[in-house]
Amino acid sequence: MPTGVALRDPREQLFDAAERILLRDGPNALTSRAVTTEAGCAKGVLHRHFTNFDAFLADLVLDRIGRLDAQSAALRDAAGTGTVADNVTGALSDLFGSVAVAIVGLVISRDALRTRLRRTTPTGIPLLTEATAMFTSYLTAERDLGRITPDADVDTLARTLIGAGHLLAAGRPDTPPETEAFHRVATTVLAGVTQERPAG
Amino acid sequence: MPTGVALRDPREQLFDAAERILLRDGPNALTSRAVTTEAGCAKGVLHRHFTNFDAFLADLVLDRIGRLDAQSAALRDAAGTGTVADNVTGALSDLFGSVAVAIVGLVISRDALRTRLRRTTPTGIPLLTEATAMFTSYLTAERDLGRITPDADVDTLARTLIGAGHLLAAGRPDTPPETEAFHRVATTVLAGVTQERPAG
DNA sequence: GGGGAGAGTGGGCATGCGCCCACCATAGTG
DNA sequence: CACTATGGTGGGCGCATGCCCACTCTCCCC
Repeated sequence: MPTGVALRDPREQLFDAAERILLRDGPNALTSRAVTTEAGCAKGVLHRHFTNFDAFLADLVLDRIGRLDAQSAALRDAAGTGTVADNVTGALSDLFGSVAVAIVGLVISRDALRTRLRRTTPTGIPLLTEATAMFTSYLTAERDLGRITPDADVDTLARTLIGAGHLLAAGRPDTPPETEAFHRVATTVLAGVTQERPAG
Repeated sequence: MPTGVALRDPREQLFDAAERILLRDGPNALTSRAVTTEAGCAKGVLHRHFTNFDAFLADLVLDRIGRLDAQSAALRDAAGTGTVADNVTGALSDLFGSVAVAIVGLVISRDALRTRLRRTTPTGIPLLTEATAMFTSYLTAERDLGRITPDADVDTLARTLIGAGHLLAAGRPDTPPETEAFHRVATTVLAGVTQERPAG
């Protein structure tokens, strides 16, 4: 084994390894040894670049949450185009078809990690909080455009969509849900508030 | 320490100890040693009454799921009385104000346990599956009574309610959600389908 | 009341975890 | 071409977990 040769961007390399493990084997398999083995380096590397394993996990979660920003902006821009149900369906599919469920599971299952993250995002489960905000923002925009009723409880709608989507994805870890399942949820939840007329 | 004196109903005693730990310290704290210590007996007891720790957990989950039956019957009987939203709110509060969230968390976090349970309840996460069936059954009854629209997607509604309720309860493990939060979810989800006229 | 079956006790094993640290290869500097 | 700083390597420690098992105590039946 060669030693001393510096890895390129070891942090990102470890993050990628962790994400692969998360998707392949789930949160329980994500140990420090598994990460370094998957990354193809010695177990000491992780501890040179992060103060401890929970700090590594927290940074991983925060890094992946950062990727939500692009999706959030895209959804916000979609307000007023297509149908509300289709936009919501797409966002749910993107969100829960990815590593999101594993990330949430990871945060829920590790007390120390949750405690650590609470300093950064004090309320609720990180990623779910951000995802809820993403939908709230979008639905508010649609309400302003008059495409959903003015008295719609936008916050509860967002929470409900996230909850249903997460359950759909977490319930069957082996068979990821199809778009159709998300679409049924979207249309069902939005049935009471949609009034598909353009901005008036 | 006295030895040899038989415990009365050791299985139930261990189940109760486990439930106490689950409620007080969460799924991660539920180790075999923690259970026997909480029950006030030696660690060997658990292994005399169960083939291994996962078998114990599986029996615990199945035992607690059994308690849903009474609630399920009560909800079913409530069809046609009060408002649909109030009935749903009550059922959600009962379900997720109890040990249910911890049980679901436990099942999600232990691969071996989930695998073992899959023989008994092959689809989805036990307890969530049963809870969904409970709501489906109730909503179908209400639909037959004409209190929700005939074309309502009862199955998706049930799934959505469970998902939103679970997220509400799991999102803030420290502060259990108030009834009002469940009520907002119920009214929001049901807004599109309720037609509060008695059977006609 | 002696004896055996059943049941609780707790020492201790193997395993896997996070982590520390002594060691050493490489790259950049003069 | 030596010298040092940077950073990868892997042995191994301490701890917790699930589990096994030799030991011991109690109860009950004859």
